Amino acid sequence: MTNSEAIYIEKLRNSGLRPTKQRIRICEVLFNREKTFHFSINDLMKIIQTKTNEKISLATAYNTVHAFKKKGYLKEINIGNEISYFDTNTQSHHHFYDNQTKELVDINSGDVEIKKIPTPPNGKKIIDAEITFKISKE
Amino acid sequence: MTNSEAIYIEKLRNSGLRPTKQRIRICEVLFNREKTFHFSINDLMKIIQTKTNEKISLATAYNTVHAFKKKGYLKEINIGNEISYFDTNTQSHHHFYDNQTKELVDINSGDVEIKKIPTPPNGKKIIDAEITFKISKE
DNA sequence: TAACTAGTTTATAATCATTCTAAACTACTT
DNA sequence: AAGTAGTTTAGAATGATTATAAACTAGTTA
Ligand SMILES: [Mn+2]
Ligand SMILES: [Mn+2]
Ligand SMILES: [Zn+2]
Ligand SMILES: [Zn+2]
Repeated sequence: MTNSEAIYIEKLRNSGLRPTKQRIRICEVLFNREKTFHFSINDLMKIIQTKTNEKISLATAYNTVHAFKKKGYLKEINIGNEISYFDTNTQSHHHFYDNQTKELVDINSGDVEIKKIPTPPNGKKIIDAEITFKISKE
Repeated sequence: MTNSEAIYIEKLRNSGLRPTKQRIRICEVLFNREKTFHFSINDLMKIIQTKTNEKISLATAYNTVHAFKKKGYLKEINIGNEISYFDTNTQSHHHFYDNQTKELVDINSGDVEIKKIPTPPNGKKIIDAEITFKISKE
């Protein structure tokens, strides 16, 4: 067992899931990366089918990803169109979003600062603030 | 013909649509307001069925709203879930979003300021920046 | 080992928002 | 009146997501 496989197994157990080969394959795609990974369920399915020759079912992909989201290992992002993206960067952070390519890119927290913060409606409090910078070809 | 009806007709004509009674009914719901209106297509359908007793077809609602969006009389907003919202405030602006009630509230431009703006990826330029402040019950 | 149990995978069906289609309808022009 | 272009509508199609239920797997107990 590789070192990272042990980490995957821990993530799965923490998420209330048994470490099966399908789920570990999903972990390999999602978490064996240096940089933030933004993906749709469809992206995930295609990568798995390309890398390994086996297929996993759509239901397993959805269930596993949602379990990770619930546990906080993934974040769901809804921007600019009708499908959900998931994000391996689970901290509150800002994005560049290219409407043409539908690509999301993380922005380093230090690179942005919100100066004035508005007063929320009565009886409400602000729990998060995220900026989307729409970008396009120069 | 009322004064605002003349404005609706102009908006429709500008959007390349003939002013029919169904479309004018849609305009009455959308544009006869002081404050910004955020709505889903389903909201629009329900309001029309409640106010007038007649029904208009889903297709007409979608088509008309999309024509207004294309012309710039409405803005489409995708936040936090699987359905589209439309916004009668077509300027670039920030929102409060209550995840429990699914409600959007506009933020006055003067109440927010972004201090540091990040450098976009190579060959790309920033065309818009919008902040979503997630809020919840205090 | 055999039986038992809880959890898992999968194909497929169901759901729901959105878009498409084609037929009936309307308004405007000749 | 006939012709035409545009419109409305019900219902079908699409596509992402969720639910279902039967077959499969792994871990536990006898
Ligand atoms: Mn989801
Ligand atoms: Mn749309
Ligand atoms: Zn991100
Ligand atoms: Zn708004």
